Amino acid sequence: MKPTRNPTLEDVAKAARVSTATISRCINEPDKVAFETRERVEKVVEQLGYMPNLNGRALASNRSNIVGAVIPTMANAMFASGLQEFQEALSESSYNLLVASSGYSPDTELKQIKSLVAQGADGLLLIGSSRPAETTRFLTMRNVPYVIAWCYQHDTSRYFAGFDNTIAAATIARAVLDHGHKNIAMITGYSKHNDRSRNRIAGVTDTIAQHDDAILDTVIETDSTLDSGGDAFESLMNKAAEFDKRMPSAVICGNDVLATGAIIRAKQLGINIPEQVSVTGFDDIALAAAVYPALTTVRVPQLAMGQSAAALMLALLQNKKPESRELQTEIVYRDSLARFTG
Amino acid sequence: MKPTRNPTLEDVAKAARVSTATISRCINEPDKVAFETRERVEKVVEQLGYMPNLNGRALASNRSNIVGAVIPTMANAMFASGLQEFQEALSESSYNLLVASSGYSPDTELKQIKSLVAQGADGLLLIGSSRPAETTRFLTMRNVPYVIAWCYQHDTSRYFAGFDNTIAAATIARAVLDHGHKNIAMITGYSKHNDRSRNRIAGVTDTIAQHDDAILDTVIETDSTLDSGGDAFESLMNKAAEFDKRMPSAVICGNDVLATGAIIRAKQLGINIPEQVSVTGFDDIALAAAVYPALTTVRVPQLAMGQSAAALMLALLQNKKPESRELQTEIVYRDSLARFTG
DNA sequence: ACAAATAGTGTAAGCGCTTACATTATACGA
DNA sequence: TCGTATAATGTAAGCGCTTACACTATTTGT
Repeated sequence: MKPTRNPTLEDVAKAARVSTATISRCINEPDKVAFETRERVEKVVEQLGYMPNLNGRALASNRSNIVGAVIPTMANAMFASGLQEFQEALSESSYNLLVASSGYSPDTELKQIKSLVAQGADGLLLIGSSRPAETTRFLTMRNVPYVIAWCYQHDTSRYFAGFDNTIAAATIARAVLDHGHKNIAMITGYSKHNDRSRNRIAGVTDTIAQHDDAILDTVIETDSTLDSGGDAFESLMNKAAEFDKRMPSAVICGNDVLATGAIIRAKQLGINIPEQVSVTGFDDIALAAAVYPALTTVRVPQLAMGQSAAALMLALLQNKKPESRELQTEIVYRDSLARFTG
Repeated sequence: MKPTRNPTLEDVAKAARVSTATISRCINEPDKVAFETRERVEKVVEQLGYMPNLNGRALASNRSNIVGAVIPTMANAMFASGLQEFQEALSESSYNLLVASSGYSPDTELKQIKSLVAQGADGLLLIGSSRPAETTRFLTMRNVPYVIAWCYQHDTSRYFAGFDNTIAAATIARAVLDHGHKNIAMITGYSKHNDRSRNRIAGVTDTIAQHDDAILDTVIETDSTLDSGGDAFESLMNKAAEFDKRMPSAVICGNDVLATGAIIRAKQLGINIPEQVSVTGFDDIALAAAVYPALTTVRVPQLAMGQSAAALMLALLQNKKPESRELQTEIVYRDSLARFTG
């Protein structure tokens, strides 16, 4: 029960009367060891409670069994649930997951990437495809395998596990148009350093532009929090009142958090969703089903994405050249989108 | 731009015409190096893009700069947001966070703990205070510093960053009683391997027991998912109908996910919350404010808990003997709890 | 029956760092 | 002026593992 020095390979070797090389083989390539020897070694390992020191292994073999992930934030259920799947899948192949967050800042992202690489991560999970040249340079210089999640591109030089944000956004925009809305607004996360936001905006903008008598009146960019979503929604309503023009009859939100924030605020403002204003979301996290009226939103296959990313990662780490995985999104119709009855 | 072998201490040493020891000092104890030398070294480091290999460091110094966390699941926003804070705080002190999940299983938890320890974690963040003897034994044998979050005990031999689940649960039970409810039910996560669930049940049970004319009719244990919460709620309603007895007028839920699931299902069943049945939650995650009617729940200081846990952890790792932090909860009154009007 | 392949094991050189200890140069006090 | 404390740096031994290579004892093919 007393804390003792952890047993090392050498301790095991001594106790089993073989060389350290044999012990190492027992653990890493058991078939190369005679059955009898292996049994003896295993008994000693058991008895001593030996566990290999992975730092030593990493140093010697130049593989750490660690995968790093740099995500914007775990506070968004979107990323948290994908990461959960990713971690579980990796764990099955006895990889450990080092998690860092960027808070949507490219500088922080680079810092965290460096930190994870220094820590010896064998591979990295990154969110989104666009990053500063400096970051890309670092990645290629250090030759770090990485997979990109939450977006998809036809680019065989990188590995994606995600979906096409532009198309998905276009689809929901089309759904809104199909419900007869002409005067539409959008609330979204900041697009500056965020290709997902950018593409979602593009998808919506282009789709509405193609429609002759509909307009995308305003696009507000803000933080992805409930409160910011509410504030944006409120300012949208105020602006309409102030300039004495028609309120947008539909607000397309770049994610469910913003949409939920908007709906909560609408309730406080006494605005009826969807009778007066329709609201749509994006992601389909738990919030979408819980808020009232429940969100019509784009379902993003978060779990599948986490799993695909893990599968890609594992393949990459075995030096295979896997194919990127394009996942599909679909619209989940609930109650927050209604037909426009102007 | 070509991937090159990563520069090592030795490369830097050679280029700066000093010994590796000096480089190491420049990085770890800069004041012990003459100003001129330091400048020269820093220039070379910059130029070569040198980053210390943390595996080498870990092996030599027996400190990894890694903290491990084993939580039930990141899919519950409760843990995800706490973990996010924890990670940020650690990152500021240049610690990296290794994340593993147990899925509420003690066996998996032990497996993950072992894995993180093998990986060289300097310390561990664990959720909840009760675990199998085998796990505790492992922890003390290996002498791993760990801090326990999400609960609190007066036990100076361990380090807690959390709150008293029993008291918090008692408080919400009292609030329900104060609203005149006599016939109460409870839906909670499984208590078997989960001291938080157990204590919350105890807090509710004892409080109601002290009240002469109120009864805790049923306690249902289930998974902490929206659907399970809904199912449990529905079975509660059915049972009442089947045995031709009064429906409970209030359902106390062990967490917000269950409570939200219950409310969503109630809506589908045509049961009015809170007019017919009051529902309370526990945790105060985003869902609680989004669901309609909004949840009256126990606010758990998730962010503060993550920060406190990090502060504790950092202190521990510097061999200080920090004090556990007991955090306070409070009831957030929203709309899902109403006065009983039998 | 003999060369050659094969299986099982050992030897020992690192992997990239840290750090106790040794060494040298410089400043200080009396 | 000399002895000693102090500052700056170097030397080299590991930390716990993997793995190329060497070695021996069997097996196999002919």
